[in-house]
Order: sequence, then structure tokens, then C-alpha cells
Amino acid sequence: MVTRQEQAERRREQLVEAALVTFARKGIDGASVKDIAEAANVTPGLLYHYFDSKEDLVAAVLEERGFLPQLRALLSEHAGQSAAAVLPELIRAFDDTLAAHADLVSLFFSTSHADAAFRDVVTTAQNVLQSYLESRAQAGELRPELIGAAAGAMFASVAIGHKTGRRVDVDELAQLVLYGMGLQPPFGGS
Amino acid sequence: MVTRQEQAERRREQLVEAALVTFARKGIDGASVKDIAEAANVTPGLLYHYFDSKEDLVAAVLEERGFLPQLRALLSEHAGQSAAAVLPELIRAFDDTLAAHADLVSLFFSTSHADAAFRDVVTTAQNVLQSYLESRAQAGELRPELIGAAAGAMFASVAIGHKTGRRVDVDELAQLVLYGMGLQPPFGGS
Amino acid sequence: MVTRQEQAERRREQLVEAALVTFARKGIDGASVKDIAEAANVTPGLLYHYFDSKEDLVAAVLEERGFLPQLRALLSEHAGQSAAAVLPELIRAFDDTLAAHADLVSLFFSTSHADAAFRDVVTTAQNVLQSYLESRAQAGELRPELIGAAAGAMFASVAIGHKTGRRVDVDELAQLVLYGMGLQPPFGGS
Amino acid sequence: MVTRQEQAERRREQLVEAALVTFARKGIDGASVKDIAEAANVTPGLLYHYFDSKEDLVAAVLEERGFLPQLRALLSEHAGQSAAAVLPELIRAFDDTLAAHADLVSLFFSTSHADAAFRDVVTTAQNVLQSYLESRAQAGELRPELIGAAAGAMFASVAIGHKTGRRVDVDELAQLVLYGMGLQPPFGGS
DNA sequence: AATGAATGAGCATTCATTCAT
DNA sequence: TATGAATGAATGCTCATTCAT
Repeated sequence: MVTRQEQAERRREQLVEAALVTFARKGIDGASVKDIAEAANVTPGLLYHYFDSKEDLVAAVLEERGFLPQLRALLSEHAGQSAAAVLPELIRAFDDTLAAHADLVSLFFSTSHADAAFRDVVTTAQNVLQSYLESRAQAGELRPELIGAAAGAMFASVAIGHKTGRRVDVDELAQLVLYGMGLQPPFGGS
Repeated sequence: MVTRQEQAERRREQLVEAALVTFARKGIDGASVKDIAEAANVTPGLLYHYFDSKEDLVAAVLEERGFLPQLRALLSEHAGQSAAAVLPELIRAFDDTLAAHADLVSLFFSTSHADAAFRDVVTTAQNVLQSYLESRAQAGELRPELIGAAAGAMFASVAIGHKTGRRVDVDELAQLVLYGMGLQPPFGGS
Repeated sequence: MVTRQEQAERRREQLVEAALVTFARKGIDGASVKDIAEAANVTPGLLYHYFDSKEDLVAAVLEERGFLPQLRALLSEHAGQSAAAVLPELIRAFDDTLAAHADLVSLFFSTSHADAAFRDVVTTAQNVLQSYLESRAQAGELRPELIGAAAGAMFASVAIGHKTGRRVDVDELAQLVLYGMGLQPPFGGS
Repeated sequence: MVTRQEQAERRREQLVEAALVTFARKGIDGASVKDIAEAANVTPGLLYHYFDSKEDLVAAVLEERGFLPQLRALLSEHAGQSAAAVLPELIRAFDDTLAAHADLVSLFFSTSHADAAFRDVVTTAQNVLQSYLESRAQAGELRPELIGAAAGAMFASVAIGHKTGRRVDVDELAQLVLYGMGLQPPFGGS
């Protein structure tokens, strides 16, 4: 049996979903409330039963469809394992997470509406990567000096890859960063 | 003496300039034709003497205010010099060029996924960096294997730094990439 | 014990009360059904159990919250007493009655919805005053010629005083009317 | 020949006129911008070329269609003449002025309690009447004591007469006020 | 009796664009 | 070249009302 409240909750999520898809397709400004309502097979008026304004809906999409938890989870999954072995995997998992939330990522890039949210994601993502690298530095696997630059470069490469549609070469990126942080490359230094 | 054509050209550039500023301030969708006209001290109607549509104006801004030439110039300025010495400078010049065109950069980010103008910039920028690195590889200073990843990482780090407002640490980034590409780090490999 | 019918009656009155207050605060057009329902701590749907439409609710407020009975009562309270002594009191009682129903009075003035109701009040009020004056004329205290104008002037002065928020000077108004109707003023005629 | 500016001025006045008529017919809230535009045979958008908002239009109507100047003119026309002779005429002229601006008067009544425009009219109207009465008091024709009440009663009677649609009896009102202010009535005092 | 999800029509307002002047 | 009046379509949003629960 479906209670009133359950159905309302479902409808709300349906609207958030429709909004996310429509925003991603047309941009936040480009997507009209009517567009979103139509995508949800609903009248525009109903939208205002669930959200105070379009702005409110944007905020809901950003908050409720965020992938920060998934990003954080990546850290614990790979903690303690050698960087040489898992950095490619970590980057790839990273890349996959962005891909799985492509709509939201494109939203982050597209407008200033999402500036704070975007910064949150960047900060969190870099922290996740940085934490892992630091643990490897403490384990003596990596030199600690360039960890910040390395975390930044990994995230930035993956993110820009998504923005341009030309995904990054995960293995090359991992190697570059590992060698850059002191891991001995198979080719000798020049 | 000012010819008719010169004056027309001047007017056109004034409109493009006003559009660039207004787009950067309010976003492309957020800036109305009236806003732009006011910023140029001109009536909306006049805009349509010089441009067929708002879209046309956007295209003009993107094309005519591009910084691709400046980017390309960086290459020749630094060609032939040792990467260890000039990579930080090259990245910094890169960063400065984006900073000098902050309005346009924020515009690029706000364009939709597939926008050709954005892709052009990314491609060109990476090519510039890549060309330089390749020349250093040919000179025997760097290993050639990870050049693509390195160019990508440099561009991405700088660009994301601009988008988030937290500029990248140029020297660290340069070191990371140099060591990653085979330059012997001062600290021994692990 | 509370019967069903009693409870229904109570609910109805609660709604009328909430409507009156909300109408006075926001105007009839400015008050939404939702506003009224919220003021009554009730959902909009329930309103339609008790009233067919918003218009119906307006009518109910106008009819059921009228102060015609109170106005009529004023007459019997003062009947038979000398005009010189009680006219100030009568006007003041009049003024007080309007003040006690300020919400409804402001409603009367504010919209054309209330035109018929407003006319009723004006007519009744003038009749009350006029009846009293006529009784005094028959008692030989006042001249009968200008009774209509006098009743009209008294009501109008008080009513406009409420509309503008600058209440009338009751004693001066009483004197003016009394002298105008033949009562000998303390100052000699010119 | 009609200049651009003249035509614009004409259009503006046409819109104010259409607004006045429409407001009077449907009330301020009841008249939609579309209604007004249709009454002016114009698209709603054009309205916003001339006025910033509906509120702005209301203000323009109230200011530009005011009858304060006409009201003030009445004073000078009748100054210096005996009250006994001209008070009926003054009241009648007053009444006629309101009648000639019936639309605006009904608008004034529909404004909220504290509305500045309404207060201005009331104050000015009463001042006009009061000034005249004071001049007659100084000329020794009237007693000065009840001038305020008299001016108020005259204005209120005329105004309420318009609001209810039952116009006041001008001669009776004039007599009432004159006798009330000390002019010797033809009937002796009681 | 009471809820609140849902609708459809309407509202004030904005805007890119056109065009007579 | 330049103006700005004018339009028509769209936008975000509100609201009276209905109805299944």
C-alpha cells in the first residue's frame, strides 16, 4: 500500500530528476519551468506545490543529487594500498563517478548558480585524493612535497576531460603523478 | 580623418566590448540586448545593424576576443630554452593570459558542453604546451612518453584554478610535471 | 457536550472570522484562499465544504459580520432625550460602532464587491439618525426642515473620518448640526 | 507635422486614460495589464515601454489625472462673495468637479486606508472649503467657532454622496452649514 | 469532516527582434 | 547611421477550484 506521504515523496523526487535532466540538457537559465514540468508530465503549477521557486528547485537538485558521498567513499575503498597499484584505479573510479553524474557535472560547469556547490565538489575531491596521497607518503611510498599539486592535477585533468568530452588517459595520468612524486620511473631520469 | 568604415569598425568593436563585459557580469542568458546596448550607450535597435542576432553577437565576442594568438605566442617566446628553467615561466604566462581574459574564460566555462569555441581553446592551449614539451624531448631533456598527460594536466590545473578562484601553485605544478617526465628530482626516487 | 452541528457552526464562524481579518489586512483581491485557510489553521480544501466559492465567503463575511443591529440599537437607547444633551453621545456611539468594526468598514470602502452592503449600511445609519431627529422635531426641540441634510452630514463626517484615519470632532459636529437645525446658539446670529 | 516625441506623449496619455477607465470599471486589482492594454488597443509589452510597472501606472493615473488644481480654482472664483449667496454654488461646483472625475473618485475610495494620494485630496478639499469659510468669518458674516466641522461636513457629505450614488441635496446642506455657523435662519431658533 | 495533490487559466513582466522614421 | 516605439511569444509564478483519499 502506498501512503499519501510516500507518493508525495516520489513525486518530489520525480520533479528533481526531471529538473536535473532538463537543466543538463538546456542549462539552468535555458530550462523553463514549463520544460521541467513537461519532462515530469505534470503542470507547472504543481511544481510550486513542492518548491517555492525555480531557484529553490535548483538548490534541491544540487543538494540532493550531489555525489560527494560517493567521492568520499572512494578514499576508504583504497586506503592502505600501494599507490603504484591503485592510483590508476582511484583515478578511474573518480572518472566513473563523474561520468555517472554527468548531468550534474555539466550543471556545475554551466552556470554561476552552482558556484558554491562546484567549489564544494572541487575541494572535497581534492581532499580525498590528497588524503590518500598523504597516507602513502607516511607509508614512505611517496615524497610529500608535491602532494597538493598532484591532487589538483589529477582532479583537474579528469574534470576538464569531462567538460570537453575528451576523457583523460587514466594510466598515463597516474604514471605522471607517481613519477612526479618520487616513485622511480622505469625509464631512468635524464 | 576618420572614414565611414573606420567609424563603423570602431562602433562594432565598442559593441563587442560592451557585450563581453555584460556577458561576464550577468551571464549570456542573463544579459539582455537592452543591457548590452545600454552598456555601449546605444539603443537596442542599432545592435541589429551590426549583428544579425544576439547569438551572432555571442559568436563575435567569442571569436574576436579570443586569446588564442597570445597563447600561441607563448610558444615561440620560450622555444629552445630548457624546460627546467622555463616551464614555471611558461605556466605562469599561461595563467596570466587567462587572468587577462577572465571575462572570456568565465564565458567559455558557461557555454554548453559541445561548444566549438571552447574546444578550440582547449585544443590550442594543450597543443602549445605539448609542442614545447616535445621540443624538449627531442632535445633530450625530457622523456617523451607522458607528454600528452603532462600538457593536459598543466592546462587543466590552471583552468580549474581560474574557475574556482583558487589559483594554482605554479612552481609546484611545474616541478611535478618535470619530475613526472623524467627530470631527476633533487630528492632521490623512493 | 458538543453536537456535530454545533461544531460545524463553530468551524464556519472561525472561517468567517479568519476571512474578515485577512480581507481587512490584504484586501479582498489581495487575500488568497490559501491565506484565509492558513489564518484559520485549516487547509484550503476545507473552505469549500463550508462555502461554494471565495465570492460566497465574501458575501458571508459581509452579511454575518454586519453591525446594522448595533446601529439600530443606538436609536432606542437615546429615544426621547433632548437632542442638545444626547446628540454628541449619539454621534460618539456611532463613531465607536464603526471603530469596533474597523475591519469591515475598511472592507466597505475598499472594493466594489461590497457596494450593495455599503449602501445598506449608509441607508440604515442615516435612517437611525433621521428617526431620532424627527422625534426631536416632533417634540418641538428642532426645526424639521433640514433633518435629511443633518443626518447625512453626521454620518458622512464620521464615515470619512474613519476612511482617512482622522476621526471627527464629535462635539463640534453635534453643535454645528444642532445650530443648523434651529437650536439657539450661545453666540448670537450675525 | 507630428514629432516622435509628441506621438510618444500622446501614446502615454492614451495609456493613462485607458488605465483610468479600466481601473474605474474593474478596480485596480481587478484590472489586468492585459485589460488595460486592450482598452488602449496596444500589446501589454508596450505598456512597459512607458511605465516601469503596473504600480507605476497606477501612480501616474493618480498624479496626472488629479483634480486638485480644479478644486483649488474654486476657491479663487468665489472668494470675497457672501457665504449666504455662494455657498450653495461652491458646494455644487465641488460636487460637479467630483462628478467630472467620477472614475478617479471611485479609484480614490478603493485605495487603502493610508494612501497618500487619497489623503492629499481630502486635505486639499477641506482646506479649500475651510479657507473660504474663514474669509467669510473675517468679513464678519460667519462665526469662526465651527469652521473645521463645517468644512468637514460639506466635503464628507458630497464625497459619500458620490460613493453611494445618492447625491447630496446641495441647498439643504448649504443652509444647514450656514445656520450652524451663526447665520440667522429664516425660521426663528426654538 | 478534513486533507493536500493536482489542474488550468491567468497574471505581471521580460525580451529578442522589427521597422518606420 | 541611429532611434525607440511596437510586437508576440515566453517566463516565473499565483490562484480559485476540484477531488481522491
